Amino acid sequence: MASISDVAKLAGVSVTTVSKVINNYPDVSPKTRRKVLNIINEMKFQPNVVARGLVKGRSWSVGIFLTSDFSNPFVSVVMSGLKKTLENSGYDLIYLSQGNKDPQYNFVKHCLSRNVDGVVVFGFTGDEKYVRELICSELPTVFIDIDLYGKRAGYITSDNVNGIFQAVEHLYNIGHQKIAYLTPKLGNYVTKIRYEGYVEALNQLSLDFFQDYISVGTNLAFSLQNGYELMAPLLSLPNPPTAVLCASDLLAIGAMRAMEERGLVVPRDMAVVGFDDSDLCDLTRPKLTTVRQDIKLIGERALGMLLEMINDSNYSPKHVIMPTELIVRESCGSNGLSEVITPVAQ
Amino acid sequence: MASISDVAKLAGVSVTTVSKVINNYPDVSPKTRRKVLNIINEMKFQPNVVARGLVKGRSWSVGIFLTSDFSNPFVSVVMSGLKKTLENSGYDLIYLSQGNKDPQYNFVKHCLSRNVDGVVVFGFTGDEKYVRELICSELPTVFIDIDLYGKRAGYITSDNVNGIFQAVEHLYNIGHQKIAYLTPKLGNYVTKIRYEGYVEALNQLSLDFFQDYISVGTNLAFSLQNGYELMAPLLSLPNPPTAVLCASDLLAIGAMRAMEERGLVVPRDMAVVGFDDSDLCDLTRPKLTTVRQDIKLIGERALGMLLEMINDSNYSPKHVIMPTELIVRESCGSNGLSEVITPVAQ
DNA sequence: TTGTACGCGTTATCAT
DNA sequence: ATGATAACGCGTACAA
Repeated sequence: MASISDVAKLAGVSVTTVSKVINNYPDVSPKTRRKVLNIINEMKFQPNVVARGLVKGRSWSVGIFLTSDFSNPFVSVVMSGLKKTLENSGYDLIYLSQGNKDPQYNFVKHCLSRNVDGVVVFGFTGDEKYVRELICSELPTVFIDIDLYGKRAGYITSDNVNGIFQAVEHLYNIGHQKIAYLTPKLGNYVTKIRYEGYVEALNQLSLDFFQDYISVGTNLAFSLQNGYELMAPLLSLPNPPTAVLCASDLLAIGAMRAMEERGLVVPRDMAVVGFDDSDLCDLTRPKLTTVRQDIKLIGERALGMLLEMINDSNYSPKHVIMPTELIVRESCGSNGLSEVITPVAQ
Repeated sequence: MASISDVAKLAGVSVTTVSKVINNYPDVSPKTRRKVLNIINEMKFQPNVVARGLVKGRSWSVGIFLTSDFSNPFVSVVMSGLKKTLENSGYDLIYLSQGNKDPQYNFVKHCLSRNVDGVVVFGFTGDEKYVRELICSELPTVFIDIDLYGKRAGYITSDNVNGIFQAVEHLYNIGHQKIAYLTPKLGNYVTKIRYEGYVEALNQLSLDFFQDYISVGTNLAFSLQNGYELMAPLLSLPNPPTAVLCASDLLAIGAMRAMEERGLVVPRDMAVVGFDDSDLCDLTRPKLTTVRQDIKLIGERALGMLLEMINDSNYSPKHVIMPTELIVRESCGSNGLSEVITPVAQ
């Protein structure tokens, strides 16, 4: 592509003058400006972002540090939110490929080497090592669903505790006392805080806590497979629960499949609540009652916060908690008590 | 971060020598090499990719041109494939934010301005304008699901025609003669080729073609909503079809919902086939029979081909067609004819 | 108002 | 074996 000096030559001015035109400096005569602008259009010149970044020490790009796969529904919706804020921001989004074969590989170095202006961190398997380094590096950072922060690092997450509380309360209100909880391994912020929310909710409602009603996975995946496997032990209990609260929709759907195979009918035999309010909730039969969190909005806000941090070195990073909301569908009995009281075979 | 000249000073050598060490030039004495290497480790120096890119004229990054949203299931699985090939390749992936507010915006210029080494194009709303420009620019390009190519542009897609043929043949084999086809607007390569496959399959099986059995959308979305809406006219037909082949799983699920609302039972009253073999196929009741395409593998191969093109300026771009396969589940009657005949309670 | 000179961090060429 | 110098494309203090 044509470079700035090509333009300068053709316009019969210096490179400096062209640069001034590009960057809207006032000290250029209207006449020269017009001339240069014409040449620029003629040659279809566009300044090279890379070279520009080299001299200014920034790259107009933000990195993403992704600790799970793009195909994960949470991840892909976050991406979609990032994309929305990105439009017309002048920034591009760069996915830094992890060189996981190389023992020397270091994510923070990778960011610095690319002059990335900031980083958004998300995905469910938090990599503590890089995360700490990111905070120390003072590279502007926003964490999604990780409650870490620093001088140049903020975070954003949903109001998990309140969401879980609403779910437990709903189950309680329609008559359930034996409410189980199904979760992946308690290995990151989200799994832990939701679990704590569950325990606290039982407490506030003066419900008994039974260790047997907690089914905890051995890995961090909020997956259907995990839900299916984690449901089995609950169903084999001598005194099984009447309701299951799941830490994600996929877990709930997996759990429902396990019930289905045992011949249990939801919600007649067991009430089920999910978490996320993904598109899937409308697809299951019965439709899944769930705690809604606005993942796309989280993505939008995360990048918004990051761009603010980048553009204002005095910006003090926020800790944002987004509201959650119980969405009642059919999996607890469509309209509450009447349906659930009807007793329960097996 | 420390720069190459910092290292040079501390090591008491010239910048040139440090550069030679970094790039494994042979003309450096073992002694100096060791010394420099030590300093590099000590200072945690890492060469700046941007500066390096400026002089080498490349960026070790590939752009993606995405014509739909990240949350689209096809897109997110392609991304996951790209990610897999990316690991340890030394390349990063950059999403170029479309400046769609700016009438001057031009994607190809954007790529050149970022020194992007190549581009992968995917998503269902092909933007013809940039696509043509990409081909002319001779920037290495791989199209996914768009049958365009050039001197430096190849494409990769599934064997849509054969996939559709298998589906129609299956329906035919289990006794169906009245097979409808449900598709979004015939506005891009995939929708068109699948439709053609359908017509051709009818032909080969000597089945009659009825215009009424084709339900075509007004937009390009392979969405559940579209499936739901496009099914209605088919159900109102005086002589309705006995089977519906849908251009995607989501369309099929939407169609099934429309049937459900009319009180029809799948597969007793209507056989349904989808396309994609997404995770959803196992979630629906009955489980969805579908044409499988390996989207993740398509993503992997697409980037693989692109990297080959980038690294070999003589590489002649390929046109890759990936195999498809019919996955029989329950939505046509689980084991063919017998089941379809045996009526099914509830 | 315009242009010269230097620097951003790196690599390539060519002396030494 | 080592290093001085120019170059990649651009921005900017300063001089003219």
